[in-house]
This record gives sequence, structure tokens and C-alpha cells, in this order.
Amino acid sequence: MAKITKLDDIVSLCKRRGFIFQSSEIYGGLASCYDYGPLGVELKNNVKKAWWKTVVQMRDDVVGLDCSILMHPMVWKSSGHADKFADLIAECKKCNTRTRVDHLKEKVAEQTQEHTEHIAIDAAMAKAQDLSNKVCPNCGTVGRFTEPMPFNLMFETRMGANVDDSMTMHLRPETAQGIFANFRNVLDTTRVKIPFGIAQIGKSFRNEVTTKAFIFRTREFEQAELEFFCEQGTDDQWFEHWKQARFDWYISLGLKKENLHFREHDADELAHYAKACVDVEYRFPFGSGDWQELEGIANRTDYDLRQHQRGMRTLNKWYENNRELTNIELVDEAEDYNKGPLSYFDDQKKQRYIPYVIEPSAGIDRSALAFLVDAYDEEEVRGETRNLLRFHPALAPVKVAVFPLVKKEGMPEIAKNIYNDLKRYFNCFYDEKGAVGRRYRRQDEAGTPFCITVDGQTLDDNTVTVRDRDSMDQVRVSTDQLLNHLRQKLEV
RNA sequence: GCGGGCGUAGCUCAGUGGUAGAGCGUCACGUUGCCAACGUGAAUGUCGUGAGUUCAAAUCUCAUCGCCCGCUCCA
Repeated sequence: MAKITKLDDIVSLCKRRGFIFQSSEIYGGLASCYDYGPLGVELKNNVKKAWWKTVVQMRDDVVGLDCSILMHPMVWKSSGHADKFADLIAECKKCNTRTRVDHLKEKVAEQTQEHTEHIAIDAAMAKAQDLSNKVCPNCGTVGRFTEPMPFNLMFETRMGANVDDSMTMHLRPETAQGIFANFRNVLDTTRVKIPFGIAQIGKSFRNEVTTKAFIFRTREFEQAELEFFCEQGTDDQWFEHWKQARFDWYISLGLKKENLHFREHDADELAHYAKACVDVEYRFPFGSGDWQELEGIANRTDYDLRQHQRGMRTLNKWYENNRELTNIELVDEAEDYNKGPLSYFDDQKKQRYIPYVIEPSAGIDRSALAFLVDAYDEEEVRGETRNLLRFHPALAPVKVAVFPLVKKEGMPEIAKNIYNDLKRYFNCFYDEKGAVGRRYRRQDEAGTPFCITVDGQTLDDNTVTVRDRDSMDQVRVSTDQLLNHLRQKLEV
């Protein structure tokens, strides 16, 4: 119990039990890419299901959406990703430390360096010409830098099999823009009224400079994002609402409270579009045991919808520029932007406006990792170590395992009948091989909440034992009450 | 990208130039009477990959890929 869980223990368990594998392992692996195995995919799907149920299905004010990963290039121009999702990095020739060019300070001490957001790459290029007076933050050497190298954080690909006729596209770096791009469609088809939200779960891609700690930061990852649209002036209270709701969600699925907290972003740390941002952080067992972000909740204001209104009016420029994003500027915002095509008409107030947006944005992979780490436990049982995953029933990959105590006297047949019956309701597992104790322990390590065993008494009175994963206690339940009993315990 | 550590069976690891190993796990058969039981047997290795040195390389050298830790970075 007192043992500190190390990431290595988790990685090894994940491999051993088929939760998570290194991608392309037979070819030596591909950096920072991972595959979910048979148990892992169940866990991950359950995390997504739990999110969807809480954020979409249990609420009357949220609808779902599933957008394509590839989107019109202008989407990324308008959102700012095409320009601002790029960094320039220079390397100190003396100590090889790489630093973002816009973070380099002048030699002169007068500088009060404010936090700089990612800036347009062209401007940065121009500004970066002269690094002769810049100081390496690591070794203090002045003006000995390599040529600045651009880092585009978006993945590029090409659409169209015919090379001459193909177009450079980007894999989405966030799912949010698909929601903004469909804001009009949802308004027109679903009779939603502000305040309301649009939710989406899906893959996103970012060419992170460095990846980190197993599946915690990967270049391909899955997000669960909600864009919650509200009237300006109510945004602060909705921000608080979602902040609390999202925190409670993790707790309700079993994360220990002491491992979860909020971290408010400082004003100088906010993204270019955000008015406020708070992270829900989990205490992961990496390195120093630092808190790491599971989810960010941001107040994106009306930035995105206003930007897309500008983008829509810039479309012709893009065609005239041979469908290239470089060297085109978004046209200025219309004076009556509040009445633009992405505005909302408030029937009560008889007024059009661009709504504010509260965005809870969760990482599915890192959440799954947090649930895995948090559920992991080792305890002493009769001098032996028992490894188990104390998953919340909603997250457990397998809900119920069914065993005959021994392979004779018709027990396997009865157990199989029970299994075939139960698997219509839960993800179940049947096993008759070897000693029953071993089968129990195997299920402990997979995180299965309940094991059903058919024994000699079953033949007499139609009862079976239901063994609890966490306490190892057993109760006898009549077979005709079994389904109800399990349903109640599993809360499904 | 820098610095440090590491890579041998599914997992944990031993093996410093001379026949590829252990524990656990897996599988089969037997046995079984509720918590990783027992007996017998079996399968499983590009020793991360590629090159070099050598009569001989898991072992030495170089390159490369991957992982972990610390930097850097993280819209």
C-alpha cells in the first residue's frame, strides 16, 4: 500500500496485461506513439462514454458533434493556428541549448521582457535576423546562435492524389474549430437556445517539440472538448459552473481528491484568445511527482466566432492567391460584426450578438492514464503481493468474470450459461482454466469488479458466489437474482 | 536538441570475448472443493537495428532507433 507507484510499474503492467503497447514495436517503435490493446481500448472507450454521458446525454443544454480531422485551410488561418502555431527556435552554438527566439533577451539589462505569445511567422523571421546582441539563457554567451529554425506545430499533409492538383492541408490541432465551423449548422437544425454547448470527442495532432512520459504527451492524441456558448456577462458564472462540473466528474469516477487540484493561469500565461483559464491537474508519478494538466477550462470570449466571420470574408483573397495561405491577411472586422453570419438572435431581447464561449478541453489519453495510475494498488495477502486496479465500475474494461470452481460435475456448463446470459448486459469474461485463486488474481490485475463462481452448492440450490475485487469478500446470490444484483452494484 | 541512465523470453532481470540463462507468466495433460496450489511436460529470443574490430561479439568500437530521468519546449 505504502509503495510509491512509479511510471515504470504502470508501463510494465500496461504491456503485460494488454492495455497499451508501443506503436510499431516490431520495427523498433515510433517515438511517442502508442496503441491501445484489448483491455486498453475498453478502458479508453469507457472514459469517452463516461464523458459523453455526463457532458452530453445527462444535460438538456448540450448537443454532440463529430467533425472531420481535415478541414478547409482557411479554418486555421482564421483561428490563428496557421500563423501562430509556429515557433522560431535558435540554438546556442556554445552550449547547444535551444530557446524560442521570442524568449531571448537582449544583452542590455533594461529589458522588461513581457510574456510573448506565438507571433506570426513572417514577422518573427524578420525580427529574428539579428540575434547578435541576444543572450543565451543557459550559458550567458552573447550572439552565438544558429539560424532560427521554424517549428510548425501543425502536421502537414496533402489532399488530392494528383500531385499537380493537390493542396496542402493540416491535421487539426484541436477539435474546437470544427465546432465553431458548425455553429451555424447546429443553430439552424436543433432549436438550441443560448446558453447551450456543443461537444465533440476526437483525435487531434500537434508536432510538439518534445513529448513526455508514456502516453501523457503524444503528438497524436484524443480530446474531449465542449464549447459552451453563452451571453457576454454570464461568461464568468458559466466558467465557474464548468470548472466545478469538470472537477467533480473526475472525482465521481474515482480519482482520489488529494491527487487532483486546480491551477489558475496567470494573466501573462493566457493564450491569445483567452480571458481566463484554469487547469485541472493530477499528481502523476513522473519524475518529481509533479502536478500535470488533465484538462483546461478556458474562457475563449467571442474571439473564435468573430475570427471566422473575418475568415469567411477573406475567402476570395485565398482563391486569388492560388489557394495559398501565405501572404494573405484576414480582412478587417466589419463594424456590425455582431449581426454577422455567425451571430445569434436572442428572441427575448430581439437582439443579435456573438456569444462568449467557455471551453472545457480534456485529454482522453492522459485521463485514461490518470485513472490507471490512480486505480493501481499493491497489497499484501498471506505473504503474497496482490496487484490490482481499483477501477470505478463504469471504467473497468471487464465488469464480470464467470468461473466454474472446478472443471467437472457440470459446473462449466452452468457457468457458461450464466456467462452467455450476462454478456448481453455487461462486458464479461469466462475462464475455467487452472485454480480458481489464480483466476481471481488475474481479474484483479485487469480491474474486473466482480467474479462469479459456480460451485458444488450451485447444483443443489441454484446460488453462486459473487466475489468483490476490492475486499475479496464473497456473497451467495441466487442465479435468478444475479442480474439485478450486479446491475445494482455496477450502477448501470 | 543537450546531459545522464537504459535496451537480453510476454514481464522483471542475471550474463564483460568462447554452447542463450533464471524467476514469474503462458500453453498442454493430470490433479482440484474459494484466493497467484501441486505434479509432469512444452513453447517462446533478429540479445533494439546496422556496420566495424576479432579465429570468435549479448559482451569491445561507431552509427542509428526506442524508453526513462533532468534541461529546453509545451497554441
